[in-house]
Amino acid sequence: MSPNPVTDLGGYLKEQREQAELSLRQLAERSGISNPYLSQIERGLKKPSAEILQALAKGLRISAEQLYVRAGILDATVDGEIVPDTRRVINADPLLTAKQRKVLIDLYDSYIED
Amino acid sequence: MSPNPVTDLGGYLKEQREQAELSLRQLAERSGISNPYLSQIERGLKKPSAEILQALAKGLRISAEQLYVRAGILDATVDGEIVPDTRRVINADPLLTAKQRKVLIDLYDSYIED
DNA sequence: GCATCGTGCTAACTGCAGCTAGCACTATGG
DNA sequence: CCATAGTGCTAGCTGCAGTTAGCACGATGC
Repeated sequence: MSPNPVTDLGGYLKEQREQAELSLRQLAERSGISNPYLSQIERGLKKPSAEILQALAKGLRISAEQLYVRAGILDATVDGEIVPDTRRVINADPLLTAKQRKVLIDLYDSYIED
Repeated sequence: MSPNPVTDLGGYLKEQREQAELSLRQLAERSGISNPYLSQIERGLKKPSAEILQALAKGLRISAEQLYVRAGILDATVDGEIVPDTRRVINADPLLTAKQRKVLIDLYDSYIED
C-alpha cells in the first residue's frame, strides 16, 4: 500500500514534516507547541495528547484523523467509515472542467501508483 | 441533527451512563478508570485524554468519535456532508505525501480560483 | 438500635505531558 | 578568522491528568 510502512507515530510525523520541508522549529511554531517537545515526540520519547496531535495536523495541513489512527486512539475505518475516494471526488467536482479533472486525476494516479 | 442539545462533555457522559443504567463505579470499572476520576470528569473538573475517552466509549458501548467531537478534538462534519470538499479530501488522503498534497492542492486552487 | 452495602464525593499523592533556558554543531559571509 | 543564524538536542521545572484511601449519606436487613 503505502510506499513507506512506517509504524510509529513519531517517525510518521517526522516524515511528514520533512516532506513538507519544515524545520522542527517551523512546524512547532505553526502548531503552537515548543520545539523541544516536538523533537521528543518525533523520537518517541513523549506521547502527545489529542490536542497536540490536532495542532500538529493543522500545522502539517493534514487531517487529524490520520494522526489519531497512528496514535491508536481511533480505529482505522471500523464502522462504515467514510474514507472518500479521492479520484471519485475529483471526478465529481462541479467546479472543474473535464480537462482539469483529467490533469488532476493523472497527476494523482502518478503519485499513488508506485 | 443531534437529538439532544447537550453542550458539555461531562453532562453528556453522565447522561449516557444513566441511560445505560450504570453506576459511577460500574462504568469506571468497565472502562478501567478510577471512579473518583470519572466523577470529576462528569462534573467538568477534569478533562480526560483521548485514551480515557476511548475507554469510556467502550464501557458505554458507544462510538469514540462522538466523544471526540464533544471533547473538541474532532470536527463534527463528516457524516452529514453531502458533497465532499475536494480540497479536504485531498488533504486527508493517506496515500499522498505532504508534498504531493501540496502540489495537488495548489493546482486545484489555481483551477477554481478565478 | 448497628452492621453493611451501595451511592457519589474529597484529600492527597504520583507520574508524565509540555514548558523555558540553554548547549553543541554546521553552514554562511564579512 | 570570528560573528550570527540556522539546525536539533539535553536539563530541569510546572501543571494537571489520573491514582489510592477514605469520608458522608441512604437504603436495606438483622
